[in-house]
Amino acid sequence: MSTNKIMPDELRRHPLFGGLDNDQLAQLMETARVIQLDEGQQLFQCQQEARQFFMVRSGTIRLFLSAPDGAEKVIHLIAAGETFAEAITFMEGQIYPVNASALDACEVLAFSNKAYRTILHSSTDTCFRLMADMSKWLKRQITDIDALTLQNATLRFTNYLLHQVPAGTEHEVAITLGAPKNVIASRLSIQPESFSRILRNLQSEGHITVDGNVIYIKDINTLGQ
Amino acid sequence: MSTNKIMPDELRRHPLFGGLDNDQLAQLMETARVIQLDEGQQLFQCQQEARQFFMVRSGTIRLFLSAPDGAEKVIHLIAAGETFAEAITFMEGQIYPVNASALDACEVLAFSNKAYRTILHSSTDTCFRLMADMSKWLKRQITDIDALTLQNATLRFTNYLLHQVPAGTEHEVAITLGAPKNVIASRLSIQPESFSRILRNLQSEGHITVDGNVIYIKDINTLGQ
DNA sequence: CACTCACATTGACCTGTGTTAAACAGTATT
DNA sequence: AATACTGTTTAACACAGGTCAATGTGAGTG
Repeated sequence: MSTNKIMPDELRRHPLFGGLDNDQLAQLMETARVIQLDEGQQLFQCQQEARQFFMVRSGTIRLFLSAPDGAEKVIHLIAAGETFAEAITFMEGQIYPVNASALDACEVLAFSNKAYRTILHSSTDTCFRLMADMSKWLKRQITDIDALTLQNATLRFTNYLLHQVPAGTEHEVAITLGAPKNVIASRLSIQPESFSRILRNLQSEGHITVDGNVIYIKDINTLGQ
Repeated sequence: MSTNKIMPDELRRHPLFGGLDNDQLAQLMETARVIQLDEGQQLFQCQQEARQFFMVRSGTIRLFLSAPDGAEKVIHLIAAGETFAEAITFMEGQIYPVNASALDACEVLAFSNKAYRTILHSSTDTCFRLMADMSKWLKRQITDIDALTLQNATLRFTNYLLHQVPAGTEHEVAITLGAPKNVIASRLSIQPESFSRILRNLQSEGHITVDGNVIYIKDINTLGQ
């Protein structure tokens, strides 16, 4: 499963590369490399020069901001199959605006921004794919700002949960948290202690049952009030 | 100054249109129209189908989110010369993710998304311009999330102030708020009452002087601690 | 099988900001 | 000039959620 060789089909599955012809793909793969990360290992730091963007092959990448006092805030968790930092080439200064580290052991593919830009220059289709991708990030962040400013901690969590529910679910469903609770808490801008209390309250109100990192939702239609 | 005729140069000044040739520009202007908005008038609503994007010719546009309980949160204030909603065409569903209304009497240019997309199809240069633009929005929103989660209300305000300071300023400077205080407060996710207290505190600590909507900063180097 | 270590939970307490209510100021309206 | 309105300020109070401290718990290690 885990290899240093990158397979064309592995990339083609992702929208950003779905429109590439064989030549373009070969061109991109030439500059790409596989990076193995241990749990906790840093991939890049905020303010660092951005020459590459990434795709997670396995494991989970944690994108986070840090404050001068050492506080950290997880802004996104990137799962296997997803890309990240693909928009940074177009930012002024081409500097990563966040930190990235491995939540667990990860295998990550790194692509040269320059190589991808060359492809973009010759393929409006790929431009459109990247723009669709960027707009998805924009939308997600608007959703986050909405949550942070117009919702309380409990609502942020229930919305987060409901977001994980597979389409077609009628009433009850089990959701496995994809990261330790303190990481989910940070993702939702909640302290671990408060997160624990929210879990307890929702449980005592009969909305959910918690078993380790598995949350059983009693009824998705009544969870968010 | 204010006319229903759109001048080519007026558009060319903006990065999104800076690379267009005469034909492309003519093509776009054909589908464009001038919209006059009274103070407070709504331009579009969240969830509404997005067929157009906009450029502010005069006045200020307020982009905001609203909660079911009626609460509102200003996420951006768009000044004359700036465009907005240009990224929505690429979003799933092509739905505005926020509300837009006129903060004061506004003149706004509306462009057809379809027409602009046609241009994008034939111009990678313009694609690159739009991607640069979108990455700017992404960066701004990361900055906002950072502020909301890792900074307190006072720090959010002082950073906001310092952001308005023209480059090259040494120590003191006067900043005129571009909107009523309660709007600035909402932009910073602060209640008007809290905003007022913050102003009073910074004043009593000798950092600023407030005169209506003008803030005199004593020393930009010591304002944010 | 102790021992550790990282994470989770609980309880007691604290505080930044929200909330409520009222007074105030400036501007527009009659 | 009186009135109404809209935005701002002040003060008293309330509370969501942060902080601190202690205990619990399970997985990993020698």
